Amino acid sequence: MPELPEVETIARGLNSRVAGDVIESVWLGTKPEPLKSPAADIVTALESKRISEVRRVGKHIVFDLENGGRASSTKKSRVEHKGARARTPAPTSDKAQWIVHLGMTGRMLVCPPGEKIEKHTHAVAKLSSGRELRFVDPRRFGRLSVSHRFEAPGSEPLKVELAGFVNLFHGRKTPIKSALLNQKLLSGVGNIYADESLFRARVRPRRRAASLTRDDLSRLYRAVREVLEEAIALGGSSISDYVDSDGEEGFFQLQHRVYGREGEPCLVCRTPVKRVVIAGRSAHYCPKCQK
DNA sequence: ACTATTTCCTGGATGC
DNA sequence: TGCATCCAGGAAATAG
Repeated sequence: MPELPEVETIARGLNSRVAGDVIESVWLGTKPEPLKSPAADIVTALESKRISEVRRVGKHIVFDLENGGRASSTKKSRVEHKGARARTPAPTSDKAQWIVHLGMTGRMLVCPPGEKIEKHTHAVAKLSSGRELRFVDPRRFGRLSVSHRFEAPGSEPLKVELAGFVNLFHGRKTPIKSALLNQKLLSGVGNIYADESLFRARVRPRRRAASLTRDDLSRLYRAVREVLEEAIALGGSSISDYVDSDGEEGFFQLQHRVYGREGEPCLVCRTPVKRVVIAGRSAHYCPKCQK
């Protein structure tokens, strides 16, 4: 359920709280681990690393790491001075990154020393400030991994230009709703924001992506950006107990026009909002406003 | 190369 | 109150 606006909010919160802190040690839960990288790789990539920045990429939280926790700093500065313009890509590209996907129910908590360990805690990173970063995820759809140059699988909805956006759907027979959810096309849009965007663009979710006119697509492009930007400004949507890294709720759920409003009157024309299932996902729309 | 369907997982809601 | 059943859904795996 955390989608782009929620992950953006969480990443910003984490960045303001733990950037500059150093990961001293890492504990990973056993049993079925929610890991995409081998546990040993994660531990070595994180331990003794300084968190330089926390940011969002698609629906992923990226912790950019750098050496600097221990005695490795002298070696690092030498490399940077000498090899900087030699022809190696860029010093940033080979720095480790900790990639966190929250799935449906994942949370990344910053805990003060001594806080009791919550049920479903799958990873704990002890920081030199004494605090702990904890990954808690009851439903286990979240994933942890390490990378060096992580990229979103598709386009960033807030960065892609109209022409690129239009191109994504060219020739696609899948319903536009499914296409919006496909992370390889657009990275970051999930069920709530897909439905809200389609409503604002007045496009039915079941329409084949390829059938959308230039005009449909340009309204959809604007709608996606508008919805995501408004949601970020309101701290995301708090449904089923979502809170950000500071425990604050978002308020975009109050702006939902169709999502979760099955049977309630459309805010534009009073026609009851319909809910259908498309590719196994619920889709909410106004049968009168959306064509 | 695509598209559609199934699977994973648990808490909360629903029904008897 | 208890117990079974269903549902939510992101993304990977599987099937067509």
